[in-house]
Order: sequence, then structure tokens, then C-alpha cells
Amino acid sequence: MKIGEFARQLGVSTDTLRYYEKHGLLTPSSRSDVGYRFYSENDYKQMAFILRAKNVGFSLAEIKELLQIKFHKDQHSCHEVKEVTLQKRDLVAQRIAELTRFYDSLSLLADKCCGGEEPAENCSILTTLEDIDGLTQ
Amino acid sequence: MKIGEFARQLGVSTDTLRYYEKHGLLTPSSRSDVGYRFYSENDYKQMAFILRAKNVGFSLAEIKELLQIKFHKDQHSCHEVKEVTLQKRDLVAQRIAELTRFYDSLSLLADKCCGGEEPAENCSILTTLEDIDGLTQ
DNA sequence: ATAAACCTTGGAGTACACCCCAAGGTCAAG
DNA sequence: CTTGACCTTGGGGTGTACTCCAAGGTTTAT
Repeated sequence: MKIGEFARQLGVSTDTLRYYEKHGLLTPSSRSDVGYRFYSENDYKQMAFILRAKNVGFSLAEIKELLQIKFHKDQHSCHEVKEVTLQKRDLVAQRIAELTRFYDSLSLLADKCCGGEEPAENCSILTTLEDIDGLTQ
Repeated sequence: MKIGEFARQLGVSTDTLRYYEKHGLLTPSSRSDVGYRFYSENDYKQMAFILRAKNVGFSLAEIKELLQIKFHKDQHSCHEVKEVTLQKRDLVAQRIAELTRFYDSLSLLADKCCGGEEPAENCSILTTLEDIDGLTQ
């Protein structure tokens, strides 16, 4: 598949794909005689992974590290690979925990609010997010 | 508290604090006669909230919106405030769901790995993250 | 009273993640 | 065989979120 079609299917721009290639996140599996990029089914899966990772707040540098868990398979011991994987998993777990606190804070804020048509200042809604922050930590 | 001490306690630079003030995220509660910024306990709580929000992947623009849930209290109806709060909460829930998928993927990757000293290529670890990605969606 | 350690504003520079050309080559349809 | 829709590289521009001066004023300790 050429870059244009590939980009359309993934909902990104061709510029983004060239940018990712330049920065070592996704190299198309082949090139045509005249240099056209060709993307495979595997490239599609890798790009989908990159986009999901980006969507949950990983930087491109972090995503590159995640991808290298697999590229490092040959050079590194199974033990090392497992370590890195578990480290990344812990990082994800921490983010989930913090987001859960946010979720609870916002739930509390919504629950305390009557939801009526009067100005919110007269509502039992808590006065500040900081107070909520204090309550839920 | 002056800006330097405040910055130290929060682990950010004074430049960052001035930047946040300029962009409407945190205005110190007072200034001295000659213009020195003074930060209060409340400012500390708000800054802590901002940092936690940033840490879980909110942009400064999004954080500003979150903070405005409280600043809009007077001008907007309780109903509107509740709506915005619930919207933000849904967004957080989505991120949690996606991060959970990532957590599961990485767990699977780690579980399939023997963790021994041999090169990882000989391990039962799955060959690609994309495959895992496929398994867990 | 003077040095060190603060503070002020303004503006310039940086890293990240794109986005948008320009100039030119390629390819499929009519 | 040319028109239009693709593709190439290279380079410049943009928005976000800082980061780092420079030039000057203030405060505190000796």
C-alpha cells in the first residue's frame, strides 16, 4: 500500500508518516524501484499501536522505547526484556491510579451539584477543586 | 511565600510559575509593594492540582478548562457546571480504559517471558507487540 | 555599605510533534 | 501524450510548554 492510502486508513497525514519514519518509529517494509514507500499489514498493526500509545499520553520517545522491547529481543537476555516490560507496566499502573483519582474527584463534584437552573454558586457543589483534591487523596 | 520558595516546594522552576500566570492557570494571591509575587496555601493546592493533571496527560488548555469549572460557578447555571464536569469525567474514563488495555498487553508480554538469561529470541515471549495488540482488543 | 541572594519584566531560544510548501519525478486514464 | 493525482526530498513555519538570558531593582546578612 502506498503512503496516501495508508495514511487515509489510519486517519493521519502523509507528513506524519514520514516524520515517524525519520524518527525511527515506523519504517515502511519496502520501497518501489523509484522510491515510493510501501506499507504492509504489519506496518498497519505497528502504526495502530503507536497511535493508541500516543492517545493515552505516551510521547514518541516513550513509544519508541516500547517498540524497542521487541527490536531488542535478539541482543538482550529474556530477563532484561522482562524487566523493561514490567517497568513500563508499572508506569502505566501509576497513570491509571492518578486518573482514577481524577475520576473520583469529578464524580464527587458532579454528585454534590443539584444540576438545576439556578447559578452554581447557590448549589451545594464544592467550592474548589483543591478541596476535592484534598478530600480524595 | 515568595516565588523561589514556592517553586522549590513544588519542584518546578520560577519560570514555569510565571509562564502559568501569564497563561491564566495560577495567579499568585497577592503582590508586595514592589511587585514581588506572594503565593498562599490555596495557590499551593491549585498548583498541586495543575501538576497532577499535567502528569496524567492533560494539556495546559484542558487544565485551564478544568479550573474554570470552579471560576464559572457564578456566571453559569448549576446544570451547565454539572454537564461540563460529567463530560470531563467521561474523557478521563476513556483514558483509563485505554491505559488498562496497555497494562494488560504488557502483563501478557511479561507473563509469556521466562525471564531467564538466554537471549529473548529463544523465549516464548510473543514476537511482536502488534500481535499482543491484536489479542487484547 | 556592600556582597549575595533574591525579585522584576521582556524577549530570545529550545524540544517536540507536527504541517505546509516548492520543485520535481511517476503513473493511470482518456 | 498530456492531464491530474499521486509520489519524492528538503526546508521553513506553527503551537505548546517551557527555559534561559539581560538589565535592572530589593532584601538580608555581615
